Amino acid sequence: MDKKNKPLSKNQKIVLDFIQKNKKPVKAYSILSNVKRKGINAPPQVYRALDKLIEIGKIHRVESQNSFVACKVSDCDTPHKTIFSICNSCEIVSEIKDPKLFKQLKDFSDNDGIKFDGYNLEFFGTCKACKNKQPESTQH
Amino acid sequence: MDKKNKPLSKNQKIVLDFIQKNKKPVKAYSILSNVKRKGINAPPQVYRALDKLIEIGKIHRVESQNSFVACKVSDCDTPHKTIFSICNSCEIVSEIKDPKLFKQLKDFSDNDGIKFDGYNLEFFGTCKACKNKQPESTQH
DNA sequence: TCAAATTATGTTATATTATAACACTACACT
DNA sequence: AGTGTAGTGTTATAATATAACATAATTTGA
Repeated sequence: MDKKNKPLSKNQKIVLDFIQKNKKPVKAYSILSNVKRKGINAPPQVYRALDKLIEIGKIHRVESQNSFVACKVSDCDTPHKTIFSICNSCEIVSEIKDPKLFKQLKDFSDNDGIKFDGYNLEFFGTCKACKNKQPESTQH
Repeated sequence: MDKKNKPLSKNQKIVLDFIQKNKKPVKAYSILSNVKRKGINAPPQVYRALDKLIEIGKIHRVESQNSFVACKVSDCDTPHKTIFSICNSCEIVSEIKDPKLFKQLKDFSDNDGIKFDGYNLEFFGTCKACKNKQPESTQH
């Protein structure tokens, strides 16, 4: 797949840069307002860049948040094969790299024997940092 | 958990009925337009019912589609523990019941030893029916 | 049993997320 | 040089979701 090695366009670079700078996933309109001074003026410009960056696997969409996060997995050569953990409290998202789980999802087939092209798995819980912050009695 | 046995309210019933009648997941505004004649007039009424139905596990949200589907798994007593397969072509969604995968996801913990409260897994592919319809050369 | 708390309803307005449509530009390729 | 593909810029609008407020129904427990 050599789409990955194609140089990014101007807008794609701007959007990717901004996403990579952020620890947490970012929203499309937050990207927009933050890159306005770089000459990106309107939603379609952002969404086009996002679509392409997702396609080439540089970023992922966090479905449950409508947000976007840079890919942290170096050999993640395909989009749509993603495993995230999401903290309900601080909303930090981490990409999980677990070879065993990865393999299992890749090889999974349903009752009809159908194998799948991709998957998205999102785990929800409370991250370590947030667990330490709040004594268990305070959890809502 | 006895929330499940609580009788549903009027609007909750109307919304659940409509979702259960549909084989495919339905969108919030499609629900709205279809239940207007039953006295539901505005989006908040639909979204409130949806929220509650999700909370008690009667329906699930299909994150990648912004759509809602009735729960098909009888012992699915908790929300947010869902596995779906989604056909890229016809968009039919099936809830997957695979005890092995289920257990694995339930027991999964990350590098920090954190266990999760819930998860959502969506597989993407082409369902059997759609595979039969289109000879492989025609696939886009 | 009745007052308080909780849950649900109805409504208007608005916020948030995403795409359609059209005109134009940059670049790759043979 | 001409044609195709990808990218850009712009306006408008579609689609999804929630805020905020007023009121009614229901549970519940002192």
